[in-house]
Amino acid sequence: MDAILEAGARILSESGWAGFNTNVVAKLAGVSIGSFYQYFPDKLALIDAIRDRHLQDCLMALRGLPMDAPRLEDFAAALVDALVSAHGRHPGLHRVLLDETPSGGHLDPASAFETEYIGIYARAIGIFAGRALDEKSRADAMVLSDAVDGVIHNAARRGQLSDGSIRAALILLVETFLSRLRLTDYKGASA
Amino acid sequence: MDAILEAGARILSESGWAGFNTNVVAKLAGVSIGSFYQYFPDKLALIDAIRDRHLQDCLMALRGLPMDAPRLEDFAAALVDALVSAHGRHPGLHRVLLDETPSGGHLDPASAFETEYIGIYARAIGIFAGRALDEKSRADAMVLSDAVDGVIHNAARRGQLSDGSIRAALILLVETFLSRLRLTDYKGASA
Amino acid sequence: MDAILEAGARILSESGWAGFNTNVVAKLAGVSIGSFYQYFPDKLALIDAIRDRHLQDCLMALRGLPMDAPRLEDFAAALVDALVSAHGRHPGLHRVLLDETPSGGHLDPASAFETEYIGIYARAIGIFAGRALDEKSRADAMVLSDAVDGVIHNAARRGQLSDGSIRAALILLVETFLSRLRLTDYKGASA
Amino acid sequence: MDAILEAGARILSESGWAGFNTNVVAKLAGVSIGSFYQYFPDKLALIDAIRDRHLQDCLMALRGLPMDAPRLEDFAAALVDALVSAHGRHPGLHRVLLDETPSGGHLDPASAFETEYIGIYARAIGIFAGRALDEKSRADAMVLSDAVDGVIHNAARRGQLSDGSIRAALILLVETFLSRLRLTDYKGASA
DNA sequence: GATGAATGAGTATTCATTCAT
DNA sequence: CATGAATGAATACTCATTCAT
Repeated sequence: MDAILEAGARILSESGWAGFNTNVVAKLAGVSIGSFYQYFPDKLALIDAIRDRHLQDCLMALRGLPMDAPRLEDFAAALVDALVSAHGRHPGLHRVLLDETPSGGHLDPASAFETEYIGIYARAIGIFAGRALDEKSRADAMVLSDAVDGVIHNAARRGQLSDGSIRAALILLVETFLSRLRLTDYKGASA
Repeated sequence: MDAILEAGARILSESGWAGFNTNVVAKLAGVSIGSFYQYFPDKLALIDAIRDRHLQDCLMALRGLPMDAPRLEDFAAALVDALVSAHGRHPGLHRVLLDETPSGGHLDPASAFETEYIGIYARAIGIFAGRALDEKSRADAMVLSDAVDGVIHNAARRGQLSDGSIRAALILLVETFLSRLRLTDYKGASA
Repeated sequence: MDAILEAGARILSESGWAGFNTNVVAKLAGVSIGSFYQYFPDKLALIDAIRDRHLQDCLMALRGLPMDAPRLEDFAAALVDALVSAHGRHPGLHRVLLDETPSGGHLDPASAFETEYIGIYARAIGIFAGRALDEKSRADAMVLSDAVDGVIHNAARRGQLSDGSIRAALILLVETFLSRLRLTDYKGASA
Repeated sequence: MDAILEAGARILSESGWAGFNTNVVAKLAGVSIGSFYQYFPDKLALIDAIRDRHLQDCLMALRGLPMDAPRLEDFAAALVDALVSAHGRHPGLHRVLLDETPSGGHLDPASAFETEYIGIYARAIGIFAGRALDEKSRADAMVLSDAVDGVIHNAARRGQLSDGSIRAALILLVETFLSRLRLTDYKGASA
């Protein structure tokens, strides 16, 4: 039932893991607790389903990004806006899903997703910074991705998802980082 | 009891909110459940205490940063290293505390902390980017802070806190952003 | 669940507040502890429910009293017998409820009840002693009510609820007091 | 320690059995919990001591009553006033002690006391009603005693211990009952 | 003696899950 | 299929009592 997914996402987003309980989710979804278990074998299965759906939303947003033609600054703005809008429905969801909730089945729940997620950033680095898809640029992609995520999640937490100054600064951060990578042949520091 | 704080931090870091339960914390701390409640009125009070302690640690790390003399790149490296080491003891703690756990008392649990936290970044922007401490640079500080946090939290989650490539990329990100701010007189977009 | 109410009343009556505990009540009622909390938000809510039910029983007994026709001595006997039978099921209950148990919600748990309770005695005084319903007769009603209650509670405590001598003496007490009021125009002493 | 007795009596009177807990009593008494257990083997021993002391106070009040000379109405007034003053210090105590609290040792905790207590009433009946000390008058004594107690306990509960109308009505009740006994050769009803 | 930190059995309460209807 | 009352293991928290200092 889609209502259950939606209710679960909302509770998770608003009350976090601590407030997430099957009876409450079922009630908010307007179905009986029995129906809940008709569709989901257990609580964690719902978490997994919510995660999958949300991560698909995020990927969808990134996949639609204009990689081919545009100027770097247009790409940066498009990236930020896409992610902001992907977090609009349930601002708190992403961080709870990635950071907190245990997973039902998969060893690494975010793994498949993360691979593609990082991959998109890596491709952007390839295109806008003219770098090969080596280990180094994968680390760069991860850092950029995590930085953008961090800003968006915290903006969501503070209710500043639509704040113009934040958006501008984040776009600047992305743009600057990518353009700098083009120039740099930095030497990875030692661990 | 400090042992309780330490045990609580460890469990929170390793098992998240879902695995955090007073009996387990007491057992890991090596005290009886009765002693737990001698020192903390309830479960949330321990969370608050852990949060306070951890945030103090983070602030301490930032306060010790060399703001006066050094070159921007030295500052960036010092910043990243300080935060990495502040997260060394309980890598998962910060994100659980900020992102997931409910708060007992304070209206905004991270508020006082966050004000100083952002303030330090704002000061760095003032020094290294030559910007006044206006609203705009406060947004910049917030974005930079959240970006750095995001990278570090995710690195902690993946066990990559001591990964050299990540460190190098993050330092580059900080350095680039700060040096770009110096050049830019950007117009904050409207919300 | 009515079984829970009944079990609670029985335990309260037999073991007092000290022996009253949700798990035991649930077990005696033949339901799981979970079901207990399905019907009562907490322990005190059950107390309140038991109190309400018991006080209703008492009121019911008094409401049915023959006020119109009969001779004073018939009324006194009917009053005593009604109250004795209202205390028959759970002899210790009333005193525990009034004297010992804390209340969940209402400011004065017995208040609404007490008002009607005293009111019935006041009406009897009006009828059988020919007195107006002023402050003075309200005090008389209170005293008579408390005296009768005291005798019945203590008889219940000693297992003498059906003792004939006690019954006769109590009836005499009521009858004597009411008939004396008819004759007296006493001056209430100063506080 | 007398302070412990006093503190225990106060808590019992004000909060009932539900609020009576050794740590709180010790704190109110200004001694450590350790000292508490120096003087009392356990919680119930304190209850017993409090009960003994209180019942002694009540007996003392009754023993001082003027049985020999005075008119019935003077005796009734003296009786009421003595009991009122015996309940002045801890108005709620008596009912909690008699009605609710379990006892440590004695089979019937109030027994020895009650025997003398009732005995005094029986003697008064003998004197003022000219009745022999048979079973019948023992029942009368019990009823009168319980009636008076009931009025005083409930007055204490409502904070009306010094209310003049209550006092007058209670005195009237006692006086009327005793004088009626003198006239009556009633036949005890069947059990 | 006096102290009060520590103990842990006991009690209140929650919530994932089942199953008879 | 849908329902929601019932279940009980798990968890939060209390308080009588001990004992090392």
